[in-house]
Amino acid sequence: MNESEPLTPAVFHILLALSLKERHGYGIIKDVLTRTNGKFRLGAGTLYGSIKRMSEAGLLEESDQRPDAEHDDERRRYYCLTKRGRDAAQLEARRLEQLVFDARERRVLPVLLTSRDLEVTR
Amino acid sequence: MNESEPLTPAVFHILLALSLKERHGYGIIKDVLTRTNGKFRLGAGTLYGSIKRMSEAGLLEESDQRPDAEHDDERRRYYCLTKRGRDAAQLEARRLEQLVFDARERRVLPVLLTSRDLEVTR
DNA sequence: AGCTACTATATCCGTAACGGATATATGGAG
DNA sequence: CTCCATATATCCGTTACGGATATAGTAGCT
Repeated sequence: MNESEPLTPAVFHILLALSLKERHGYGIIKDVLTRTNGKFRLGAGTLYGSIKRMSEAGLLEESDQRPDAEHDDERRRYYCLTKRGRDAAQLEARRLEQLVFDARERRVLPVLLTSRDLEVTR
Repeated sequence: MNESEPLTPAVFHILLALSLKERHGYGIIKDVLTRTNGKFRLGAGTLYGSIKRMSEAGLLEESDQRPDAEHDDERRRYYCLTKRGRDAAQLEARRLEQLVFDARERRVLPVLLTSRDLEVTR
């Protein structure tokens, strides 16, 4: 988990899940599942293994903040992003963005229409 | 290498390398290296292993087309994308695009300005 | 009471992918 | 002559993945 190295899809999904608010492990799995419309299923083994590695790499840390007792579940362990984790997510997102740009340039994806192009057809 | 499953970064890079024209193995490594400004180094073990798997999955095939004898090197083995390979690349590119969209939505990347937003500031 | 399903964390372990090292060989630069 | 680049290919140690399993509490159904 060297910094500046590309992240694995699992790790990036976890970072995305924690980007809005802190979540517990099972909550991360559910968030990824709903955000991807059930397409990306984060396995339990992958999740807890990744959390451990990401924690060691300083991408996330356990949070002591807990929801009010009524909505809480004492079994839960909450995690939140560190500055480092947020930076890693941003860097990875830019990498992916560049990859999509390259795909477009090579006609793997259709080219984007710009407002100037639209002007012509009007 | 199930279809509809996400592709590994290495496989997607290889598909991108072959999207414009057929290339030989070493040429793929060089193309990925130059396109990513030296950031993504495709190892030889990864390349030839991936080519084998991708060939079995029908994503690419060996090409019998060779450049004119003067620019050729008899050791080379050229590969080109199949329809299946092109489709897989497009599908993966859309997946990555969605991921970047999600990252923007979660403020991991700054939001994009639209032409309407620009109109206001003018 | 018994069963199933969901929530929740955690580990185990087989499989797949990765990637540096190595082997082999040719050609050009210093 | 040595080093580096080109070119393919395999070997093999390390890592990541992910389904299975264990444990355990809660909720709903019959």
